[in-house]
Amino acid sequence: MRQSFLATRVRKEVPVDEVSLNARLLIRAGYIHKTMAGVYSFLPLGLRSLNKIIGIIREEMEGIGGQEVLLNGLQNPEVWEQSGRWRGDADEVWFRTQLRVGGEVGLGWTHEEPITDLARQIVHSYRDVPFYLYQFQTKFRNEERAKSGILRTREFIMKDLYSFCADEEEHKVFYEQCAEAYMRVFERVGIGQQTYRTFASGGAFSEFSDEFQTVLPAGEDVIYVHKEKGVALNKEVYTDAVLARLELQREELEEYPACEVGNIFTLGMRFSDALGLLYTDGRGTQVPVYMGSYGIGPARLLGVIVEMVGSDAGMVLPAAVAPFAVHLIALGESDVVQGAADDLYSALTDRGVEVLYDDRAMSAGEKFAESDIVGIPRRLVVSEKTCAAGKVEYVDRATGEEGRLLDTAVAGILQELSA
RNA sequence: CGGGGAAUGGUGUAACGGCUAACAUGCCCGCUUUGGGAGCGGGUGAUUCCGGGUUCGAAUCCCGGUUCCCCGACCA
Repeated sequence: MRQSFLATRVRKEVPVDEVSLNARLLIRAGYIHKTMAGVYSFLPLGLRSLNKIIGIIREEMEGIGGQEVLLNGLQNPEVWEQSGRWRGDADEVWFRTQLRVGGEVGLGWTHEEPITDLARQIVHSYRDVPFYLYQFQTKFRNEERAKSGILRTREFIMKDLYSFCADEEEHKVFYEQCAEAYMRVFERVGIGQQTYRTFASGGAFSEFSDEFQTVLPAGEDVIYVHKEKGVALNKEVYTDAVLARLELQREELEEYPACEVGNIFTLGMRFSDALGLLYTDGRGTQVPVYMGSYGIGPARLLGVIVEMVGSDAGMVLPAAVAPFAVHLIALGESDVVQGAADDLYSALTDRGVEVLYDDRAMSAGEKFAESDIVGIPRRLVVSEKTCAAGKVEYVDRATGEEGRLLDTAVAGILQELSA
């Protein structure tokens, strides 16, 4: 992509009332646009990053047997009435609206009910389970207070997976597989080291659940980490009873602020009972399906990554999450420089490398400053100097090394990029 | 939802109840410059959040509303 053609620009300033680092940086870099409080649009660069994250999650979900579906934002109150979650109480998060022909609909904030209803069309016999459905779908939550930039919004895409098993035993196996897949996702997007499987309350579903918490100053949660064991527990369940159950001692734990990047729940028969999702077992009796639900918010994940790798001077995104593999910068407008940069751009894109090519007529200082903010971890610089030497400069921003002069042959450059 | 703060060109700010709402930045044009947000000149850009009221006169004072931000509570 030629940057002269990119539909967004890097900004020097950002509205003063946007305080969270992730939103400030992503707005400056032209990744996102704030539509209203707690509602952000994704622009070309931001969507590319978001799609990288979504791609990684999708691979891991497919890897454990997940099958992708797409449910709806609009919700029929009927199925929610069956589970008792249509008319809530204090923790109401519904956006409700009216159909023109009469009747109420809601905007979905999670999908246990509709997917359980859907599964009734799939499940009849014990031969039909287990299976696992997942989706990337827009959730709407009428949060009382949106905050922390894209970490807590009123509309967001969520990856939600639902497991349908014959019994608790079968469920537990998948539950652990999914927990492992989640850790692989967090490792691949670059936050594995700081992310802990965290024992937590089960909310509306069960007594306990497992969260995945990333240690982060901007996080809203407080967790107690056992570094040796690589586990943690949420402050909300930090009691003697729970500590005894987990065989942990208070003095072994360290307190940290953290952000929840994933959460997995055992639902058991809470929804299959309520909605009549039954199968016939080998003896001919009708049994409720044993369910679980598993969520990750890709946009929140991007926000957490930015919080970790960003500052007011810019960011260096992990390669797996960056919108482009390399930022090619042409310094100067001479025919020699332009020609060499154009050639390099073509050669790399022809080889399938995703290149953001800064071909604009701007000063070197501006280009570097903007590139620092855009956050692509690898940089190629073409200038009078490099052309005179018959080379191109390569910078791996993540290591902080000085730039190295490489031969302009594409093969060598490809090797550096894939290193 | 409780408490606190704010709203003026795209962005950041200024303006005693009184002159054509000012300055910086951005953006556009020209010249110059070109390895870390450079310089000069010219230009563009505002229904001062909305609706009432007070006044000869309102960005400014009063009433109502809306939106935004922060702290707290809440959070599959």
